[in-house]
Amino acid sequence: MLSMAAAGYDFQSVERKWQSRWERDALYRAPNDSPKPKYYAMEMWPYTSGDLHVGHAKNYTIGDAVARMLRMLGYNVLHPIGWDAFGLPAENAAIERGIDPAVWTTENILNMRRQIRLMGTSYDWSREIATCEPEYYRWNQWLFLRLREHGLAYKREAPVNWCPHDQTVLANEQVIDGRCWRCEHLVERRNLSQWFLRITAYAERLLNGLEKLTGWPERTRTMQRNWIGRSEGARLAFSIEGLDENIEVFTTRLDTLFGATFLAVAPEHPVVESLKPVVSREHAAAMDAFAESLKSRSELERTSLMEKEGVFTGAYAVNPLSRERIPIWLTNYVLAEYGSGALMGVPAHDERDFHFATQRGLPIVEVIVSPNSDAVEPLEAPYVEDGRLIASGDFSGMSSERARTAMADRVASIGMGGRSVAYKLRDWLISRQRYWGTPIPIVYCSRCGEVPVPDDQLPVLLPVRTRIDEFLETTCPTCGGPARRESDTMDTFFESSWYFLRYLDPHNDRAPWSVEHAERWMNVDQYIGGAEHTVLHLLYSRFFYKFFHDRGWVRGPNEPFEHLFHQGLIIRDGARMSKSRGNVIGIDETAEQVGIDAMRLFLLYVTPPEETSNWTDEGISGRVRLLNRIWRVCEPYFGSALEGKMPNVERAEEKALVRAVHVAARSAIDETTSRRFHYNTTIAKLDELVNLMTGAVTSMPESPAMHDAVAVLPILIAPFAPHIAEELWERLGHSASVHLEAYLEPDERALAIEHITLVVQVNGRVRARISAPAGVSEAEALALALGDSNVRVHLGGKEVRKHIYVPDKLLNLVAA
RNA sequence: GGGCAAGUGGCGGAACUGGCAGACGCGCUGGACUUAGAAUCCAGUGGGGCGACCCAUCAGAGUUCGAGUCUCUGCUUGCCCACCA
Repeated sequence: MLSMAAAGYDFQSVERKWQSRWERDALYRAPNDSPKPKYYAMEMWPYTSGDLHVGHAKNYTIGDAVARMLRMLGYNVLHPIGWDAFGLPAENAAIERGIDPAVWTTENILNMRRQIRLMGTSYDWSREIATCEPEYYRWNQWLFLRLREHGLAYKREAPVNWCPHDQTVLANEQVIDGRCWRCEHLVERRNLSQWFLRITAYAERLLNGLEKLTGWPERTRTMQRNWIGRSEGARLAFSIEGLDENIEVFTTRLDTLFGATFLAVAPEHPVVESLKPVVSREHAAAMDAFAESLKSRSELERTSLMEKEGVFTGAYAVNPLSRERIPIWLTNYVLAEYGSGALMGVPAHDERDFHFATQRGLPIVEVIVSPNSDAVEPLEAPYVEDGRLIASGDFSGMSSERARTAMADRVASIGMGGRSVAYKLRDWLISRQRYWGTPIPIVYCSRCGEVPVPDDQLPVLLPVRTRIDEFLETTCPTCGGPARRESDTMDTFFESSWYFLRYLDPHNDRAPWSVEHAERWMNVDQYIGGAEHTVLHLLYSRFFYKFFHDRGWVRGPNEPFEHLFHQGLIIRDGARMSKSRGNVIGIDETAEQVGIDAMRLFLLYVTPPEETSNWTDEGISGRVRLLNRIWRVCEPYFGSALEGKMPNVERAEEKALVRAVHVAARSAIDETTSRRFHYNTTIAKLDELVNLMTGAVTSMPESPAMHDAVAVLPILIAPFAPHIAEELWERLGHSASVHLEAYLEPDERALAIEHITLVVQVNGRVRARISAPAGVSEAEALALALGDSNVRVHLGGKEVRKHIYVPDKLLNLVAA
């Protein structure tokens, strides 16, 4: 990396000086009582992994620029930071080093706090929180108990995702392509008794709530919608021959019911146990063998990679409407956890059933035909579209759509089912078989069973690692007898699902937060973070917030994040940064070599913030140059107490300079209020302004236009390069912080242009550029154009049949 | 396989609702200042043509007085979801 020691500007000492002064003065503290309108600006908090890199820096630089802009635009800005400190990476790292995770995490927090300050960020440090502190996780436990009281936290045995490497279970959302989201090992299925949160109870509301989230990226909303995966259809029961029991199936294509030629059941389905005694020994053995063969397969093999397999159970079911007798199969392609864990196989009208039936020689019965044809031809592929029913009893001739309604009514009338909705969303598994996390506040007593730890005994403190056995042995809070503590800890996503509320009231020891503070500050006006949390964190937080809203702990809107912004990744010289590549850019080296202001400007300037940015040393040096130019252009005016007010100037050169000042201000404000945050264009305007000032400092150093530009330049750059802005401000004779100033309000007179360049086209091709006064009338423009010799040449004496006039821009003459 | 997003100079990008394509920066070229370099400043920089002009926003078609922008088809890249009945 280049070392850029500038002649006059010593960024290292300037940056250090202002960081410590801002800290000393608590400059960015957000008072709870302020006459200004509130603005809650938040970035996703960092995981305490040890060191910040420029990926973090991009996130926090964007957020900080936004927070600083809004402060200067007159808002009481709450801009907090904290630490996501529990979890597996910390535990693993500590084990590797042979130290306590608490020690390791504390060291990381110290280091990362230093680095975040080093980035010149404007956080309110009085609100700092960390999840591994008892003051925080106490409320985690408290919230868990409230969820449990309302039936939203429960323990059950279920097939769950087990990561053999991390030695813990994972939530559905944490399994990516059948692999652990952290270590990428293949995930296995295990039957374990685990704690779940009943997020499915909120499925419909989480889905509907997305409609109102117009301040979120459409992509993110779509992904959540797909994750929740709502399907409308019907449930219906097939009776089992020789058993007083039914198998329920879910279908979105009830209209194809008469084409059902088999039932497909998940091998984990409870009906399997009922079937085994009533079928032949061979069939029962085959079922066992099949279930056993699947158990050893990973989730990945079980789903995407594996061929369709199955065994006949030997039993038959009866179609509730056609009364037809169809075989019951166990298959690997039916998911136990979706719908009812069983489906009706309709090979003629479903791709998957078709494949399975073809392999197994099961009959294929066509009951839907294309509305335009009556032909029933031998099927080579299933017809999966809606159509018209045939061979379906009374329902023959109906459209698919009508038949679905009519058949659902019929099924309901005979008490065998009815309309229903299914979701892909599963309950959220929060138990983790790991040490470094919030202890689940439950005690198991042989006499009283599962007993919640009473509120007044919270927090259940995380034991020292060597004392876990003592920790587990306890007494029952109800009967006082011997009891055992829950040994699992919570998924760290639990903690991060409500941290934005704790920032509002971080020292409250009577409640996780007070309703008054929530009412004052919520919602989060702008949330900024990576797109990798599209489903996980952002869905969980919405779920928690709706629960809090139902309890009355938060009021107003029942969505926590009003506007959401995902910043893009950052790569270096075209490649992903990673420790193994050795191309990670650290904060400390950047601060030392080029300075933080240069880094911040670079991150905002290279790309629009939502795009992937490519870090190059050449790119950085361009921003270093800009800072040096800014310094040099202001240097002659140090100590001269210039006044920043709209100057009244006449010369075109002066007007251009004044205009450039206001164009930059306009851009900064527009990018903020529109929430596009394309500060790359704002900084380009600042480049243009500084270019003009570089000329003016020699050509017209005493012009009021130049005086004004120098006077307001620190204000213009303050949100983006806060250190140099502060230093210039001080040297220009101010004693208070530039960050307490109001941003420059763009002046319409300064922005107005007196002379425009009128583009004259003949038949859509540019033939002349004519200088004209702004606001030139259509008639005048036409006269000017027709007077132009080149225009006349291209008209070639032909008649102007019509013309299009775009005021102050363009005149197109159409001639033939 | 399905869904979404995006393709503009050597590079990052600009061009808000269709109206001068390439702002700004990087890189490169030339010059000034220097013993020399660094730094800085000035000028130039999409392609072709001596020129007026012509050609250029992934490819092809369309709508329009006018298309990077709108519509259709295809190609490429990226991201997400992938047996959800």
